Amino acid sequence: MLDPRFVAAEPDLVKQHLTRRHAGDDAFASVDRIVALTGRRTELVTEQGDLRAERNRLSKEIGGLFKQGKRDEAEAAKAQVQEVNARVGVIEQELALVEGEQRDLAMRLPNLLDDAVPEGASDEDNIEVSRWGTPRTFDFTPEAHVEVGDKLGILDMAKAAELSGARFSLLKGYGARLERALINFFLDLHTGEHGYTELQVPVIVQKHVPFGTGQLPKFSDDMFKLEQPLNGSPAYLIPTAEVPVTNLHRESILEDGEMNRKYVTFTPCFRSEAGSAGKDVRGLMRVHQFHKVELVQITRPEDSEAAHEEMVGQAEKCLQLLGLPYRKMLLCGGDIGFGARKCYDLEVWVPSQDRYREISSISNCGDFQGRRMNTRCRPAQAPGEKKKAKPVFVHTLNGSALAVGRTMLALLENYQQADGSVEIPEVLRPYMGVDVLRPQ
RNA sequence: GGAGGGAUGGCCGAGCGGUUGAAGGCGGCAGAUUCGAAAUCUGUUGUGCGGUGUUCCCGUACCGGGGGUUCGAAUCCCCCUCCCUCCGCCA
Repeated sequence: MLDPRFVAAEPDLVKQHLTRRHAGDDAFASVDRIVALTGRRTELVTEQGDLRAERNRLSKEIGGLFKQGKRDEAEAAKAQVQEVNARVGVIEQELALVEGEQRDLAMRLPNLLDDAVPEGASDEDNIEVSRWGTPRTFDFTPEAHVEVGDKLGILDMAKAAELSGARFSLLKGYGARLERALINFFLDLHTGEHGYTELQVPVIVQKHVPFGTGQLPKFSDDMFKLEQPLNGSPAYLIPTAEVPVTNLHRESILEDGEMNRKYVTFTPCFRSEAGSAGKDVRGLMRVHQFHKVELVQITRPEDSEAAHEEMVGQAEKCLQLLGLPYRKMLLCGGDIGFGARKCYDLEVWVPSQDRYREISSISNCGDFQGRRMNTRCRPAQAPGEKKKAKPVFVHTLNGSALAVGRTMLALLENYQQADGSVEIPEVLRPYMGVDVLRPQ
């Protein structure tokens, strides 16, 4: 969330960013409304403080008067306090309304954009930063992963549909094992070489958690909501591990010595895919339930830029070790996510579609989520400074490294042979126990 | 599911209607001492909001969350959440 006071102070700047995002009219209207509400709030809070000071002064007096036995004077003062309280009550009511509306509006405004984010309305305007690897030239027509997997007997989309309908997958034998191999390979890489702490987290969370990361209140349709309340709260299946992991330090202040935090976790992810009807309906590309190994970093504000580049490199490392050709895209203002100030997508080569497709998205959210979650860190005390430095909101970053289902898709397609077999990349062989998968 | 006991500042822990934002201890920071360190002594040490104040000050709010009683609530009452112990149930 943006600081409402910042919105009130710099409405034109905020609107410039909304324009770059190609935001809707309602967002622009919200900015104007926040300016008005913030002004009113300041008036109310100031008056409330003065009145409370008056009440405290009188109450203290009353205590003294009673001790001195001056009952009449005490009663008079009581009446005076009651008048003050009546006025405080009115102010508090209005304040609650003003702050509630101000917060609701602010929660629906997207993050400001980094200067580096290019102009553009859709994914067609994203900028290609670099490419790695060369798409293989096939001396036969490469098949889509669904056919490849079917012939190997490791992927059964029909059975999945029988159980759960469209957009689900079912893996068998070496398919299930390949999924597990990828998960372990990614986790071992990030914990062993990239310095991340591995977590296992709940995948059902209470309402305040997706509020913290920004899925709520605006994108509730994208998540699966449980019918049964969870410990008294509405509950959701997580759409990404970003949601529980980024919220790990909500409502707390991290000392400088505890920074920066680097977490890696493997979770299932659940997405309703509302609004993507007809898109990528076949196979593993877009499903309601998939697995993902996710990197999350919680950093000092000054470190997030470097952390972002580091994370992209770590996700790229996964693709490089698997020998999958990819390109790195810098997302434009119209395509970037709600909470991100800057975002890279990695797109892997998909032979059957003859193009690159998203396999990882790595975002720097700046302090957008930190403010929503109230996660702060305290800068190191400068030598010679008497007082501790004021806490500041942390920066948060998240990125897939990688989405497991899409990685399997890419492997099956890029490593397929004319006879229908699929070669297993070197780095996965210890996890797989075989070098090649052959048709049954 | 049943019966109890808890939740206080970075941590431990007092307070149970009025100079209590909160004793005491630990930890942290600064100073003294030391060649340096340890030990010791002294001081200091929360966060948010607001202020025609800006290396500091003033006001206000915050003792799990919400509501209530009262002139005044960490303290009394109600509801909720979480944690602990015992019993039951399940694995």
